[in-house]
Amino acid sequence: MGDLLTIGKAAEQAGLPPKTIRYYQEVGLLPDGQRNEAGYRLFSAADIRRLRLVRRAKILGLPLREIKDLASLAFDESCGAFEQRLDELIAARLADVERTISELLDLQQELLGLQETLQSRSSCGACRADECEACHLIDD
Amino acid sequence: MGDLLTIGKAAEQAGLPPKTIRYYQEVGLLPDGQRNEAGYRLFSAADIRRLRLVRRAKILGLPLREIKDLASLAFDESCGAFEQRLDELIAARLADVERTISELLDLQQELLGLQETLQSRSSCGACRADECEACHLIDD
DNA sequence: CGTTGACCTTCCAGCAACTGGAAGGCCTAT
DNA sequence: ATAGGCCTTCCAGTTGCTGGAAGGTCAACG
Repeated sequence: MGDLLTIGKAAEQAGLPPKTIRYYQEVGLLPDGQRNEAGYRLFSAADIRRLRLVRRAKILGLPLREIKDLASLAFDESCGAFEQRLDELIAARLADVERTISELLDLQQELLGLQETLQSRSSCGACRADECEACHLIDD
Repeated sequence: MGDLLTIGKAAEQAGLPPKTIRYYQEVGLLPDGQRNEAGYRLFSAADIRRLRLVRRAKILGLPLREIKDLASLAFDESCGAFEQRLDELIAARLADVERTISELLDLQQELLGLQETLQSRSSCGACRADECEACHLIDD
């Protein structure tokens, strides 16, 4: 329970690079914790859990500012509040993911169409694409 | 043919904000062109076409550095070279889009699973999520 | 002729979320 | 004692803009 890790081990446990952990501490995602007499940061098991929560929360696509709030809910407030917020966030993220998927499907169609156009016509090969009548791909 | 536009009109024609056009010029996507005696930038029809190509090329998900190369192909090299490169880029982008879509589908499943877990169990509501045995969503 | 308002110029700062590197302290092993 | 591997801080750079300040220009209106 009382075994504290230096940043390298903590990074390994949390699945994040040391630099990122320092950065997270700097911006308040993780509270400034203990140091040993040499000034080395020391991380508790709770710190590691918090870092892992942060890492996992990134699948929700949140900016760090909001992940910070979420971590506060989990670590400083009640389990109920955390779950409610998490539920909202998951719903929002799902909507977002769906929208993105359909945008990508549209893009895919557009690219396929472009690819076909490109292959089904013969390039003059001699002009600059800028000037070629046939090379209207530019404005398309 | 000889009618040149100031940046505001050019921006309108190209579908890009003036600031962005200045930025593109700064980073070399558009060559530094003419100025009037007051120092105002002036844009030709070819400039507008080039800006439009740049804007369109963003659906290929390229960094500006590569869009710059692509624009050079279209405007300074032959139509054939441009089309070949375009073909490669479209293929690469298609692969990328497909990969992203399938990642998002996976993510969607994961979120749906999480949502279900969250709703199918009763929260104790009293503890902090950090400590609650049941609230293992954190590490999941 | 003056002045208002819209336009243009340059330069500087900041966004998000890190990442890389320099310069230096600490700790262990050989 | 010295080599290496870890740790510290601070500063700069990434990508593609975007916002704002301070100031020049231009057309129109009174």
